[in-house]
Amino acid sequence: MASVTITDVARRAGVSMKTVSRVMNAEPHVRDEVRQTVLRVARELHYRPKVSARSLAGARSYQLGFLLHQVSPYAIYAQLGALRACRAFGYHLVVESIDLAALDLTADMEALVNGLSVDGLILLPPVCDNQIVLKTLDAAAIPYVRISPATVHERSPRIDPGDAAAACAMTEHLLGLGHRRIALIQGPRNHAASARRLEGFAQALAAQGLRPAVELVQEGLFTFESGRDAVASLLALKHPPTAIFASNDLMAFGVMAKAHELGLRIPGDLSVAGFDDIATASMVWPPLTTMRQPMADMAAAAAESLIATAGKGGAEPLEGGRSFSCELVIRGSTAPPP
Amino acid sequence: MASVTITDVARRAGVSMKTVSRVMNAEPHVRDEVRQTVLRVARELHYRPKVSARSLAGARSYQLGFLLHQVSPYAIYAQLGALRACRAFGYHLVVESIDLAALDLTADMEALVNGLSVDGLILLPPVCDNQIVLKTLDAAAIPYVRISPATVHERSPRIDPGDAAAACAMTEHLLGLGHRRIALIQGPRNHAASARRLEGFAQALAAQGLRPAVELVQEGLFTFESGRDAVASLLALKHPPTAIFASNDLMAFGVMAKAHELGLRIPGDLSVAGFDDIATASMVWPPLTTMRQPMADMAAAAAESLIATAGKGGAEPLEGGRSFSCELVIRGSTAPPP
DNA sequence: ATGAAAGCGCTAACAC
DNA sequence: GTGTTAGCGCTTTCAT
Repeated sequence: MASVTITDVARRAGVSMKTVSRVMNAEPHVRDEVRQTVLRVARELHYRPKVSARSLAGARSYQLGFLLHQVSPYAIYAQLGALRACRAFGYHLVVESIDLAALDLTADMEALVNGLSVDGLILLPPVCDNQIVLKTLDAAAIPYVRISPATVHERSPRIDPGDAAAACAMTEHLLGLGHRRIALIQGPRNHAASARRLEGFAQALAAQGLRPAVELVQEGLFTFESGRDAVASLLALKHPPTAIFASNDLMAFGVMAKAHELGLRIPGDLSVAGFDDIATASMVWPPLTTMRQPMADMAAAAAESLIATAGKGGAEPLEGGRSFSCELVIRGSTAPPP
Repeated sequence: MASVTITDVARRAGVSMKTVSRVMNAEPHVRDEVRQTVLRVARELHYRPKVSARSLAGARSYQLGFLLHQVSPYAIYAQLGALRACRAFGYHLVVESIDLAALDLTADMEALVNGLSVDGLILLPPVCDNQIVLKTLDAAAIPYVRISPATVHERSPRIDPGDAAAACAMTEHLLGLGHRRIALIQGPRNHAASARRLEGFAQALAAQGLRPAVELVQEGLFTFESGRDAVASLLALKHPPTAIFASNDLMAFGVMAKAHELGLRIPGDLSVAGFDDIATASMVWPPLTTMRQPMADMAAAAAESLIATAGKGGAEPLEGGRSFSCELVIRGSTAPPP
């Protein structure tokens, strides 16, 4: 069973190769009747244009790249969304990985870029804020979209989850429950979201005439262990917090584990909130109150944006970006203070 | 910055296109002196062969496909391993998805196969046991490796995690703790691992002169919810089990959540064990005792096997397969019975 | 509105 | 050992 090519479809439909090509690419100048015939024949033959031939002959490759730094729940959902969008537009998703801590990141990036033939790249934090990565991509004129980036960058659109507003909303939830001593475990500095979430946190506090206490704001690394470590020093305080807002779910899990270890009851003795709403957030005990970040949708939007501008030469500046918003998911880990 | 092609290198090195091609593919029949020159020129020009041209002209595409049915922790680790192997051999990983529940799976698969140009496909359960999927792939002569498949299939090698032995080891751990009434929550029927794990479970019991009680063997769906539901009926039994062995971590999480809800203490009142050792297994409370499955390594082996046989025409039967083994990870969720 | 011809950059099958 | 000649399956001109 040799694979079916464009000429097979053309012959069977009684038209030329070019007409089939036009139909497959949704180009104008084809009679509707002919278009329908071609479409029908293509379907009958299970015809799918070959990516390699297309990218060799034309300007676009019908492939999008997804640049992975490390595997996190965060990245998984993003990939899922990107994949969904790709399939919807006949695109393929190529996963690439890069180690930001590599000895010679510049060389690694250049090698990556050289071997790459994609119409665009989807970048997540912290990769999307790495100057070497961006510089290499810019030099190679590879379009990219940055999801939740730290900085403005004229060459690429950004997808924004509305971190500040989300953190503000979560803090308001805690405040509304009656908490006054609320701790925040931030993400690492190289994630832009960290600063923006702190901002939202402070903003909600300010609305109540409060200010974030220095000793109640800890820096974590977005890992389980860092959440566990941060909470230890928080609970050792003279006036420990009655609620802890962790900047991501993994750190919130760390907080809960440590609290359990110390014999504290959640949410009776201590309220815990997370951020992201990863799948396991509803599976731990008690189920975690968190902010659902529309990662899949954001990544899908990123992919769509890339696909839309593919083939247009990439020279012209892309649209400015798009904002999404998070959703507060209240579960069992938050309650009024003791 | 026009991209540099093989002819540019050939001209600059004073040889023919074909010689450059031979050098780039590490083929024999090139004088070492010439080889060095070509290599040097290629490096100077930052030449990297174009994947699309290669796959269009030749037998190999330098791309591997990873067929995803749904996103699960299981799949994530596998993808990570596959990606690692790809990078090591200059390959790219293309993620494809297929919906096994689609109305016309045959048509979907044929369309997928047609548009695909990969040197091989990595298949996970339950996709790797779907007859339509395998038939389509066989018809198209696309090589694939099946990870943890149910059935023997001569056209493809298999990667085996040693399910039976692993389930046996876990059961022995529980038995060693003193448990006698041990329940098993199986995976769904369409996962071959389910049967094999039941086998290992029964085997360990038999060694102690015991037999699995019918009412203590439940069927789950590898989801959190199914674990939670299964445990409810288990605990409603006249003689409830003192330990529950869930066939994957997600179901074990369900068991733990339900137990917490019912006020049972883990592991004091009930021991719980899982299977897979997903990242969150160590983050729940108490940390879950489970079997670490070397998913990433298995997938990497699958990728390597595919890469090794790529270009060899695929017609010849591949090696029989490879076996891995799981590792018992004892954490806080298992203890002697009350 | 449609078609014919000419490549895209590479590898395969043969020369020599 | 090395070069020559054809394509791979499509998109791009440019005709008609």
